[in-house]
Amino acid sequence: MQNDKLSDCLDQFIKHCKKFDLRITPQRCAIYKKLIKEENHPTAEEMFNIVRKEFPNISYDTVNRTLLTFAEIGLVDVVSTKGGPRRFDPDMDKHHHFHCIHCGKIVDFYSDEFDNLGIPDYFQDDFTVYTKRVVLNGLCKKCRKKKGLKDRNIAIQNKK
Amino acid sequence: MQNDKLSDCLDQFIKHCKKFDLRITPQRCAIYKKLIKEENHPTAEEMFNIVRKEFPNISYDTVNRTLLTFAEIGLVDVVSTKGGPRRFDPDMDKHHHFHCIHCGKIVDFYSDEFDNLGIPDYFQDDFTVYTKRVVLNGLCKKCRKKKGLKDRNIAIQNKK
DNA sequence: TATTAAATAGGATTCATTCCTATTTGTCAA
DNA sequence: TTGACAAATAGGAATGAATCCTATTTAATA
Repeated sequence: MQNDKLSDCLDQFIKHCKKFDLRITPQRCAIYKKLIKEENHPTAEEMFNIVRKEFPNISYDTVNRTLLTFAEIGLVDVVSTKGGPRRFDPDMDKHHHFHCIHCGKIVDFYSDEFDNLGIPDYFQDDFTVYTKRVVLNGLCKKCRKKKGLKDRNIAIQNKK
Repeated sequence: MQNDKLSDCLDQFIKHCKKFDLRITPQRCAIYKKLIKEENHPTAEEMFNIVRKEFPNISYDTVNRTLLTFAEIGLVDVVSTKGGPRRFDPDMDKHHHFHCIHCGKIVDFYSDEFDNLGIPDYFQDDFTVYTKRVVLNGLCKKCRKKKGLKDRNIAIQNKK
């Protein structure tokens, strides 16, 4: 990201915070700046380790709480996962997710067809739909190559 | 479920276990029988409380481990969620999910249009896709009605 | 610059999940 | 049908993630 693009982004961030009466603290700015550089849906702990490099005194709780606050005001998304720690997605544009069931990696992808899906009519009566996302599960290139994947390792992502 | 349907289901269950060299234990049978009656994507703990009524000595670990094993061999699904305890879905037919962002409820729904979505071509090269699911997020009827949604729904109330 | 409520640090607590190990049990072959 | 053996279990311990608690600090406002 270029410098002017980044400062645009930060201006937007500050506006967004003010709109929701959130104070502009150095911690929040640091977390946000680092987050938008991340491509891999980081966890709170990953963000903690990134941010503490420049902010040695920051606490894990602050990072986690701040990320949840960002999610509340619509600055980031919480990724849907099948267990494991919560992951945050700074990309708020329309996109969809592929989950590798072997290594747990989550890959973003874009599709006009998926974006344009209609919500079934009968749904509108009982539910108000804010977001819509297609989630694919399968194997990524790397994991597909691996030999000796037995069927039962399908759920390996749950193991340590 | 009728009795013959249930015993069909159990026959299938036993076959499925044998196919994966899993022993047919009373615990596994009890857990499976209860699980397929559940409509609400139960957690391991919920299943533990259901099963222990007829099986007072069963341990939480056995229930949890068994549910994960079922997921590994494709007898059940692990539901994708944005945090909270892991939830299991005994419905292996094609279906899609609505998540209420206020109360956390997950509602199944069916849609031919969603089932028939194609996977983008460029995807086939790099990924092997096993399952595809559309996930909607929003408010259920009950939550939509509620006044005074608290702080964490700030983002929802302010959306255009 | 003084006031005040919001936000933070850091430790404690809670909750969910996984691990450990002695014991039990399903399966299979004799 | 029985004996051997690996798989599975119970129950408690340990780990991991998220949240809570409280004294202290600080951003925003007048």
